[in-house]
Amino acid sequence: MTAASLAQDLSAAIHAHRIAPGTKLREDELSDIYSVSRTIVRSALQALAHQKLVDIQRNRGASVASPTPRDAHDVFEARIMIEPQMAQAAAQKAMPDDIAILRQHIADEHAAVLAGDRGQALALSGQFHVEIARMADQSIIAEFVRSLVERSSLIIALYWRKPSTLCESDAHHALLAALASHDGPATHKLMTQHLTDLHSSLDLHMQGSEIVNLKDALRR
Amino acid sequence: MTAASLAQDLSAAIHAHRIAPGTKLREDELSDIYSVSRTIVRSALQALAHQKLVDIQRNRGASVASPTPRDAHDVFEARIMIEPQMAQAAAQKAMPDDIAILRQHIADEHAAVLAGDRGQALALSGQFHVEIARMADQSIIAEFVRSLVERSSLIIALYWRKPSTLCESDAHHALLAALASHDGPATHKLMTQHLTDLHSSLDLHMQGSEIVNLKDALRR
DNA sequence: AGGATGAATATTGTATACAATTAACTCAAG
DNA sequence: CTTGAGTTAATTGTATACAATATTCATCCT
Repeated sequence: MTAASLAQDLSAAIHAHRIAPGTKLREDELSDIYSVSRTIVRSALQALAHQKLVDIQRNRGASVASPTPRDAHDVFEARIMIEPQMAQAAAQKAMPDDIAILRQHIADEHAAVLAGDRGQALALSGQFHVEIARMADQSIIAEFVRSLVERSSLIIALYWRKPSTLCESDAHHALLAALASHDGPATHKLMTQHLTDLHSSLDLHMQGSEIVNLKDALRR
Repeated sequence: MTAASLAQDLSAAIHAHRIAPGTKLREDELSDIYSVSRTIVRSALQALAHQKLVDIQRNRGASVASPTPRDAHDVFEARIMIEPQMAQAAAQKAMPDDIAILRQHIADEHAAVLAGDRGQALALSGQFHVEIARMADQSIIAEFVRSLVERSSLIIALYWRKPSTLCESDAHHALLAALASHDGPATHKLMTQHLTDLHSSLDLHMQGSEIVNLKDALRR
């Protein structure tokens, strides 16, 4: 188990909401669970801190990031500023293969929802957005979008109003259609609307996340 | 000397072009120079790697990042995609204080050029762009722009065609005027032009950076 | 001479010991 | 009871020792 794979594992657990925002991540606890030295654990935690997935406070340790309402606002504001433009560019460059990939994403997402795998559905839903940025052939911005999507996942874990409903499928279908027909302006508009909807369906007042037992949430 | 301040110090040295892209950064050499343990050095290097200022290859150590022509293209492509939009938003929100800050930036930059402090001039020129993103009240994107500007500094160090001329002052003046008069579309256009000019005045073919002695380039 | 081989050296990767700091607890005073 | 100081335990920060890997250099064979 290397530092990178540990970070990957923790990241997956955070995104799947197996460990709640705010959960303390003590170094020797993690080093016990994964049977590595604290050196490795620290390295992984620092990497996750750079991705804003965990908070590190000097002499006070690490915990799963717990975005404030302000953070949530800022992240979605940024996405609304960037992603419609990327979607518009993607519509112009879209190749048949790209469309096929997106279609597959939607199908997988649908399957995950049916299987009741909320975490997987959310991950795929996010990847849909990253894939669009990649289609626009903007590798650096695509990476930035990926980081925003990751942070959004945490935010949704905290502030999503209706945990049951998964209402975005329609929006993704509409985006796919606009992309396939190379309609840049329509794609731009749809993406703006989609992100605005997402943002406005957050309840930035709710709080309170239960802290779970790490050994249970993480494998072994 | 903490890890953060070491990273800051190295970052400044890189941006001031006191250590050239490609220069090897051996851990015990740095730990000697700064009189800290390798633990601290490693932490600082990892932080800089996240900022893409240094390259780390497993078992092969760290070196100052040496962006490829492809990297240079991607970075400026990203800036051209983002910054005009930010500038347009900034033009709408610009407050008198903001304008004053930008005016000061330009003055300082001019002074640095006259003083022959090329590194300082470049830094201030970059801050001008970051400040605009901040004016648009987009903290997250402002941070992203900051990272792009930092990478641009490295790229300019490698690929800038005419090391003597400092031709951007005019562009910044024009941008300032457009911002002050709240002319969004004009600001957007000027920023696009400015970045396009910058990009096209790079010579992506030149290579070859001399490796310098670290102890000389870094203090003590 | 040119290239392969393998020791010797240099450099990075990881674990662990110890120091510094923070959090938890005890117990007495009000 | 509650509050606070002082002590103990838990946790993170840093240095260092050792292991693993890469690089260098001398040597040998063709």
